[in-house]
Amino acid sequence: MPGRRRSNAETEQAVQERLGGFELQREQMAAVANIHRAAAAVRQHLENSALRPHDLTWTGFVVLWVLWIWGEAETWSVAEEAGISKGTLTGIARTLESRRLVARAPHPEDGRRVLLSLTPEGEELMERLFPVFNAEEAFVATPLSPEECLRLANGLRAIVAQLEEHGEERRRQLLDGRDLAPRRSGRRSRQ
Amino acid sequence: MPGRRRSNAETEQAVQERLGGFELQREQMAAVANIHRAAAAVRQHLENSALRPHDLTWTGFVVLWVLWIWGEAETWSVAEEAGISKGTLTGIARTLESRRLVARAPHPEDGRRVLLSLTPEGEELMERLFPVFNAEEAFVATPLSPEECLRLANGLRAIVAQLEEHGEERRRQLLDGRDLAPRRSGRRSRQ
DNA sequence: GCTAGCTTGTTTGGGGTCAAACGAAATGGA
DNA sequence: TCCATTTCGTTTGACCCCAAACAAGCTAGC
Repeated sequence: MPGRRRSNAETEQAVQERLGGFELQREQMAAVANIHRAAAAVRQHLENSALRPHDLTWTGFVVLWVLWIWGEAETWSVAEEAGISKGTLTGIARTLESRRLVARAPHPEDGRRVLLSLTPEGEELMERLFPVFNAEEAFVATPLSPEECLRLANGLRAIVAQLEEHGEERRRQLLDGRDLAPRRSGRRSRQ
Repeated sequence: MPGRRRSNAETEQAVQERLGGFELQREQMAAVANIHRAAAAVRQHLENSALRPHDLTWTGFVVLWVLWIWGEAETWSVAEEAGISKGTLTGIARTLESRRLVARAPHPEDGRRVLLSLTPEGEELMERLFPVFNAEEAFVATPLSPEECLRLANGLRAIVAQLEEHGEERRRQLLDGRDLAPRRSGRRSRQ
């Protein structure tokens, strides 16, 4: 085994040898595998090009983006739109607040809720940063025509929709009645 | 603003209002955004369906997969194939080794290198787990035909290739000469 | 031989991630 | 008017993740 990167063809060959005896959904496997390769590569590039000079992480940028588009919003809604858990958002919002990009305000009617919004500095940052970010999005998609980009986006949307509509039911059917060990992580009960 | 999930149409509307004044690459933006939505949703589903009963994380499974396909391999190569950094692999391999799924062996000729391989238990686990994992991959891709899956995979491969071929050069051009603050994270020099 | 430079896996520090536990606040029924 | 239940955001614990620093080991050039 030579000390170099393996080619796609070599990987396909090795997979074929190992999986020859299995019945497998090859095309679906390729789709899922490449979604993750692409997501990691794109995120890596955007963090190290557009975001790095502003010392923003991917997630931090996404949260700023959501607030930029929607204006003031409740935290649960921001977490939902940003695709992170509410617990994660607490930390991200704390960081962005400490950098004066995001402001936190109590809900006028409900003492439990918190409203987030961009500060003027946050707005200004997004106005300067967004064009740069979008240019890098265009760069990563260079090999695809606009039509191909839309086709790609629609295929991915279909997968997301499938999981939103049927994912929970599927997991319930698969795991119901199993002796599921509790998740290793997570806060422990005090008892 | 009602207390419910926002629809795609509402998001499009809000983006249009906010970005009306910007020249933007809309199709590429949609492609990139959906890559990440889909990646997160798929990973979430697979972790909570196929992997959860075996108490495996996504990354742990990917490392087992690489070793299953390739057999014994050096750590740098496993990290490369799994799409994680060598530092991350150290921790994952340690965890998998403690669970007796992976074995670590010194390289016969080079004292710096380490060879990883599956233990018999690891092999057995993969033989049982892979069909389940693949079935869930097929489930998430249900709305797409096999041909559409391949088209999707090819589009994503093109993006990965674009970044592999031109990403570094692009980042160099963008950031060269900038007063880049050093990354906030990372080990500090002892001095 | 020696040693300067390179390569390899590990350590470290800062941060991201989830789900469960939790406290505070709102709600609803008796 | 209670008070049990629900619903918020936050805290916690275990883990993931990267890049820079590091130590151990290899290799070239002298």
